[in-house]
Amino acid sequence: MSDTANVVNIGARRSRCCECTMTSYCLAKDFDHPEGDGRYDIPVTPRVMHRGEHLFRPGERFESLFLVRSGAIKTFMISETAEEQVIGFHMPGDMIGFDGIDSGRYECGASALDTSSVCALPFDRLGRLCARSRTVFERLAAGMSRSVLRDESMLLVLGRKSAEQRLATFLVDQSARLRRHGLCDTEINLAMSRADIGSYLALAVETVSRVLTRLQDAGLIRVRRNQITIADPEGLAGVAGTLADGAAARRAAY
Amino acid sequence: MSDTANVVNIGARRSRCCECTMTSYCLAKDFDHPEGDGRYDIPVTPRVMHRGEHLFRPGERFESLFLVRSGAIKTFMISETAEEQVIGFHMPGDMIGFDGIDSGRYECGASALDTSSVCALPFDRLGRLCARSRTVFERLAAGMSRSVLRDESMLLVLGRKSAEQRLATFLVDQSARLRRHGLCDTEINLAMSRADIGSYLALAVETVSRVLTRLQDAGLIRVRRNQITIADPEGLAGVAGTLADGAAARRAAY
DNA sequence: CGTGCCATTGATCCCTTTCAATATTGGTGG
DNA sequence: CCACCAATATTGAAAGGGATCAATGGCACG
Repeated sequence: MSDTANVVNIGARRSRCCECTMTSYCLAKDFDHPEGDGRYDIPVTPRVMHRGEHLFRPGERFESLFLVRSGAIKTFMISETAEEQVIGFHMPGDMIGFDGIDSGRYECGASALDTSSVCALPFDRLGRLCARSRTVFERLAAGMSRSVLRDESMLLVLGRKSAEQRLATFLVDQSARLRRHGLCDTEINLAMSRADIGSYLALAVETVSRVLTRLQDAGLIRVRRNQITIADPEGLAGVAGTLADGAAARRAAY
Repeated sequence: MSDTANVVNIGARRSRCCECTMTSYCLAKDFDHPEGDGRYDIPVTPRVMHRGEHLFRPGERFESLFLVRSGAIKTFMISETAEEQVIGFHMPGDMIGFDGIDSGRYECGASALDTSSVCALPFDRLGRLCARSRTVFERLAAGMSRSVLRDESMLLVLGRKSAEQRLATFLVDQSARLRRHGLCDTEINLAMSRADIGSYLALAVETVSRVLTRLQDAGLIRVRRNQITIADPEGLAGVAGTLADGAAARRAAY
């Protein structure tokens, strides 16, 4: 490697990656041979992105998967009529870019909703590392699996839920993500615009606004611009259709 | 292995896998060490499934990915209200089951729309094989990538397209799949019911019917129960919004 | 303190859903 | 072979949920 100076090699510079909160998601190190010389480790340069900056654009040559370390990234596709469709919002721990592997081009674009930090994981190196480290392989597979599940859950949401249910589901989901990261799960700071939310949920911006105020009037949430407070988590989950009896219903169905 | 008699080991019984039309998708063989003793190859029992039979159900313990060899498989999720949402229709060459890797349980269910043949690929063995064979790893990654892309393309369809555009897109897509398999791309034999199509496209069954007849009246297709003939491929692509040129699309519209 | 973007609110319209009835198909058994 | 039945598909009429159009309000920025 030529520019090792600018590169944070995990084996070489522990300090940097020790501070990383993503250790349980990290894919850059040969965990199954930790005593190794680090020759197979992936040199990682956490890249800082600012609001609106593009990580990659649709059609661009695929080279790396990306792990979101902090901030918020949105992925989107461009329709034949040049309209943007938001595909997902990605939080720390999420991996993005899987859609580019097969065709060799990113089918989605990705841009920062907020100041964010991401790790690029060059796919060819990742492949070599996977061959050595079962742990890396499993983490990669798990990240990919979560990505698939997120997309498919959205298909279910768009297929079966009303505007109100979609918004409620969205908020419950955001809340759950915060909780998973050990943060307060009733104070949601939306990094994305109403337009992005609308696109994501297949609703008009106006509908997003209206439904948010409706949920507020129902006493379920409190809306202050991009700051959403969940006043009644159970009630909101009820509207979302996520309440406990759902699991029972699912089991009963088949 | 105890029941090797029932198992088709690729190394041992070439005949069977030589007949397989899926060789370019196959994941059961160590392609990078073809001269090997086959110890790492995955013993594959092509399983024949009949219409309506379930390959796996939502919540079931995840063990294997599946490669569709022939026929047609649908995947679906069950909502909290116990309604079925069709997630995808899967044709020969498609891999399914990725959503189960992370949680250890299939989140989707999968059932046969028609007499089908699938290969089960136990995931732990697949992992070991990937470590040895770059080719297998790449095929797995590609299959997973296609799966992600299919789901995300559907998000775009549901997010931005009208009922008419959705149906047209669906038919164009089916046609493209036939072509890819070297078959006639103007005669589509739908393996799935109108209800399945409706669920997949987030439309009511009645809307599917109505739009199909509307497309027929426009001279774009001919509908005979499950046999759809594409009379005007360009026109249909125009409605789908797949044509590069907006004017062509307008021309194609009634 | 404007200026411009983003969010909210209101009024109207329309595409799709829903409800209801009929038609067609495929399967079964007399 | 045909009658019958259940499942699936089609068609019609009416209603509704969300989209669209239009205008106002509010916040952040220079």
